[in-house]
Amino acid sequence: MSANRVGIDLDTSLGYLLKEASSALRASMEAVLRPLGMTITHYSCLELLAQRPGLSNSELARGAFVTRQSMNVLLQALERDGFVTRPAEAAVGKVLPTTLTPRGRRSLEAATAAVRSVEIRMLGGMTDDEQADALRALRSMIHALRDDDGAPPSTPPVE
Amino acid sequence: MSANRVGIDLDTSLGYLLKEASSALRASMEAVLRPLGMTITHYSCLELLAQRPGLSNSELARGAFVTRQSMNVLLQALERDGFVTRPAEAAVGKVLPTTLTPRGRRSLEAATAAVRSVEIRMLGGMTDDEQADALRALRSMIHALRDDDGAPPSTPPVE
DNA sequence: CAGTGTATGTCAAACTACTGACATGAGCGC
DNA sequence: GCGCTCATGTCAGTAGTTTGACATACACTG
Repeated sequence: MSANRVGIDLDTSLGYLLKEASSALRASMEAVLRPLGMTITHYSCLELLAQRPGLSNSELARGAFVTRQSMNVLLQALERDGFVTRPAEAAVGKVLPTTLTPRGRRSLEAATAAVRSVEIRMLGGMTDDEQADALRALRSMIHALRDDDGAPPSTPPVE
Repeated sequence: MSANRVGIDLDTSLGYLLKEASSALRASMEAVLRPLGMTITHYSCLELLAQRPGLSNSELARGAFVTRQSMNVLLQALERDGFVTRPAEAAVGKVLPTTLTPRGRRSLEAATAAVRSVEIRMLGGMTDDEQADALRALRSMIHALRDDDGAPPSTPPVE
């Protein structure tokens, strides 16, 4: 029950709790998305496209927190199955803006309902104020971790 | 900036923010752990063992939020490299209690310092009250998502 | 204009963690 | 005791993601 002298106290560590919450959310989302034949990244991609049509592969990757290579293979599958469309050639640069097809939109609708139910359950025991506090706290953590990577001396950017 | 009518508003979605924060934390931890030749699961396993010596493979897996299969291959590597020890045969059931070796403890020390620096930076702009609020909020979300996985018998995916 | 730096799309290989499956052992009710 | 259930450790196979590498295209600076 009580913490040791050494190490980080897991019961009061925001980092550990954050990982635990994220893991629980991930498991719940996978559970409701699986019957629909979707993964979380799959759903995230569609949701991103619904809100910001025309997003590029790299932008989608950043929004879904995966590498652009991962998003690329996903996009190819989604295009092959008719959920999204991309122009064969870039109009201006190399960027290929992606848009949802009607089929993609329909597919997203069911997924959104499922995901919303998870979020509802997650927010179940929290007041609006608590939710606002949590939002603020998460934004603060995200901002604090942005850039300035861990080791100033010799840590070239990943990749 | 403003959300559409359809879908989930990403800018105010606790789920999305949670994923973003978790992703940022993961990246920062990987960055500081990489020079030490450790992965996050690797470190988590050692930290768990330092606080609760004798944990079994399955218990470690739950604590590190991976499957027991994943933890098993990690433990085999850690044992091979002399960071942990497990009895060759179970004393009572099938459970093999794992303990840190002196080498494992030394290795953990450096990692803990690195991880602590990340957590410090993450908590940088937050007051103690805000941290307490965040802790409460995360615990609430975790509790709400526990068990009752996505689809109870009487809740087929909506539509 | 050439040169540099940054960002993109894409291919390929390597890896990580997962799902599926099996045998074993403990706990429980009958 | 016997059968049932659950948890554990472990062995595969598999899906998703990452790292590595390359060619291309824009923006900036000299």
